[in-house]
Amino acid sequence: MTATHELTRNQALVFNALTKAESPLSAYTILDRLRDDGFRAPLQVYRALDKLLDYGMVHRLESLNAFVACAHPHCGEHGLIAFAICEKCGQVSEFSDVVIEEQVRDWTGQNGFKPSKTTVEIRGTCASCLNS
Amino acid sequence: MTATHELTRNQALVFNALTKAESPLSAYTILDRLRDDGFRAPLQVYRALDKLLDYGMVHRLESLNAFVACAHPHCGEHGLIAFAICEKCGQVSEFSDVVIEEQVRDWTGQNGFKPSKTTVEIRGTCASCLNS
DNA sequence: ACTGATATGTTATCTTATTACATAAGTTGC
DNA sequence: GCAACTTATGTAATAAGATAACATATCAGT
Repeated sequence: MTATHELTRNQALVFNALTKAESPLSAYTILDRLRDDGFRAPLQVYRALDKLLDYGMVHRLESLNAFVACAHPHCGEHGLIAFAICEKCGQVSEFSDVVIEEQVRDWTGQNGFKPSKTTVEIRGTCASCLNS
Repeated sequence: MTATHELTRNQALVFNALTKAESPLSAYTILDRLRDDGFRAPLQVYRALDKLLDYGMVHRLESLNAFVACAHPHCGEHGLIAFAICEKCGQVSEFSDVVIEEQVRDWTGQNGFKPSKTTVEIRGTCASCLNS
């Protein structure tokens, strides 16, 4: 089962930019990096991002207004994903946590709340930045 | 033990606006609501919000770029707080969850990550909006 | 070729947040 | 009191993030 989507030119360019990047990129940073490829307007980036988010190939970091390529090799279905964001170096670690997921399901179940998307972001300082 | 802080005029006005509001407010909405009280520039709001966030009396909803007064009567120290945000009516429920908190502590401990702030936001549809 | 859906290009605009600089008000030590 | 310092304010300008509106193009199916 390959969850890979057929990407359009713009989507591929944006996805590529994110994959090559070491850390999250803002939409406008992506735009700047794709000027040479013919990108001229923010909307070109946002439209591509929308689709990539849809496909689950890219995540949005709400507390950063930035985007990262999904860390999973073949994206598609994964459960709740959490991010640890280093405020020093900008590095982001992505991990999925079934316990948190279940805890969220518990609360929403008990409160009759139908969840669509859950954001878990831990801001702080990563191990290597602490040793320096 | 009263964790209440002595608020300046601007801080009190902003806190009041948030307390009276039924749902989260953006900084610019707060600004508009405080025009009659002499507010003229966004910075007046942002500066007050910064302090109130510091004091823990106000929370920022990252996925909404908006702010709410803390639901706890005497704010100050509370553990991890999660938010359930209804995308239909805008209502926000605040709850604290020790299991998620512990799960976060587990991951950060094992990875040598020093957390400063953790965001948990569940977007979806609330019970009353589902019945209508 | 005709139709409908999806993707693109471009301009303008809106919303959110910060920088820079000037002024006022409160606190501490003398 | 007043000098030195810190904190709060006021105001203007601008940066950064996101969307609306409208025109054009590309592609699949019939």
